[in-house]
Amino acid sequence: MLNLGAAPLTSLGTACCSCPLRTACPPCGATGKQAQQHDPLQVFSRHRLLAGETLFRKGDAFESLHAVRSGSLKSSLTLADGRTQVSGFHLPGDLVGLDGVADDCHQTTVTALEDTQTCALDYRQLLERAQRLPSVQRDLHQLMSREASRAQWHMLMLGSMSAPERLAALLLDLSRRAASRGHSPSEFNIRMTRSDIGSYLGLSAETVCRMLGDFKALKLLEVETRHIRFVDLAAFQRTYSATVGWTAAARVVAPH
Amino acid sequence: MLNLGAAPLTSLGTACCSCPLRTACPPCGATGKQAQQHDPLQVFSRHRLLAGETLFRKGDAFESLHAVRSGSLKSSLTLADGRTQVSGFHLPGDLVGLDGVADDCHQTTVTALEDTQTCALDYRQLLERAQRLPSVQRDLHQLMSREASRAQWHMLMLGSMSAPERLAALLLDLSRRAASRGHSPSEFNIRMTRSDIGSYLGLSAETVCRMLGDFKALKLLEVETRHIRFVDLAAFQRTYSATVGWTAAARVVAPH
DNA sequence: CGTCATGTTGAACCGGCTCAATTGTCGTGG
DNA sequence: CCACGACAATTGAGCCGGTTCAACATGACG
Repeated sequence: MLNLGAAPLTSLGTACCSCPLRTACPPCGATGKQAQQHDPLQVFSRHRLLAGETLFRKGDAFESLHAVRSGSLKSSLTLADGRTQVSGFHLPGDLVGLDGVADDCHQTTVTALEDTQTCALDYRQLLERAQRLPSVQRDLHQLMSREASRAQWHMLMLGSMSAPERLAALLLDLSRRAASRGHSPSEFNIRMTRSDIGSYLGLSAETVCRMLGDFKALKLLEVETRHIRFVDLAAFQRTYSATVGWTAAARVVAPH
Repeated sequence: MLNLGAAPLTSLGTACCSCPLRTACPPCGATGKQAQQHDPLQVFSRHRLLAGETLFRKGDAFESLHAVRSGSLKSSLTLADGRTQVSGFHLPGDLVGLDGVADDCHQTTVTALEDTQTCALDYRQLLERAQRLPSVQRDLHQLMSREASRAQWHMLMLGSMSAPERLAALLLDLSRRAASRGHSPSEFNIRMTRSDIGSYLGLSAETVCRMLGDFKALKLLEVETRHIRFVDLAAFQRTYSATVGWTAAARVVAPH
């Protein structure tokens, strides 16, 4: 049931107690009111980004994780020859920046899709705390492992699904994430362009347009540029159930 | 320079001191002779698999990591409707099973490609040790993060590269890994079928054949079913430098 | 109210797939 | 040791999903 970035880091604790988004913000955690008060995680800096500005770039030193407070971002990968590909979209409550743990520098570039605010959480402090508190360690591991799961699911999309399936998978993912932030799962606005979506899905922007048009023609979706509405979300989910992602599915499968 | 699975978990320490592969086996670590003797990681079980047998399956409870001692394996992902895709190949010295941390059960199925031996390392013990020893914690994090990096690179392959580029990328990856195990980087045997390769690359087996044929015709490669030889590895690397993976590249790129 | 980026739509093309036939390889049992 | 069967690899022919290129519409914003 957990959303990727929104996996609740209930045990971390921060100085965010007064943050208006604390109920959505993983480090604060809606339910994490334990010992944190006495040992708050220092938030080194908050960032306010305009659309198109970057939070960090590939190659930048890795120093902290970033929690999305408001707005949205995309992260993208770059090939040696400059080709790029969007590897994820990040919404309020998501945590960004875990790439970079491996080599102490970021592998991805993260760009704001609109006006966006984030808090930076110092990674060194986080590690230190994880050393003392097993629950923090566990949460950190979960976060990293979940990141890998998400990447694997994305990989599966790119390798095994048709264009409409990929788009459906993304839309259902966004729907689920909207729901987990307390919004309507059947109606939401997207901030990314068709090109971003195409890049994320391994398709051309034109194909994304056409597929959206097809869904519209099939009366599965109402599409108004950046506004999406599912006519019948349950039916849509049923039709594209095979595309459902990396969340609960794995638990359902019986051992051997 | 590090190889994925072969990232040296130098600080873990195990009961593998007598293992003939200890120099290649991450948990033992060629250089890790510190306190381990007094506090060996218990190896719960070793596995001996025949070709086609599975080490674990999607949905199995996650209890331990597995170090490959000899042989080779593939891991594969499964979509809800049964479609599968190979997500990785594992060679001696690699560590398998880190998927599963997120949900306490495995997301992938790992299958032997030939007669294969592995040791299982209890994850709970590993965590406990990481709690005490920061270096172990760091290694664990690196391992997980590296797994995510690898997945992202794979994703980039599937989303942005042409068929020949994908194949070249895989071959160069195998070459590098062969080298890191002390074998020739320009000549090696592969144990996976064309279908496995195709699945891993998001291509049909036929296309893999044809691309291999093309490389052969271009005198870049000598191919004898499961035996691969680079005619001029350096030239090949140069031609396909853009495909080079998730290893050192990121360090080379200058900040912004 | 003009400008520029984004979105949409059409037409032609093409890379990789599918299907099918053939050959090669290897393990097994006679 | 050889013949057989099963599976893997190869090769050819035709097709198709998605791309590319190009023209046009829309819409946000100074």
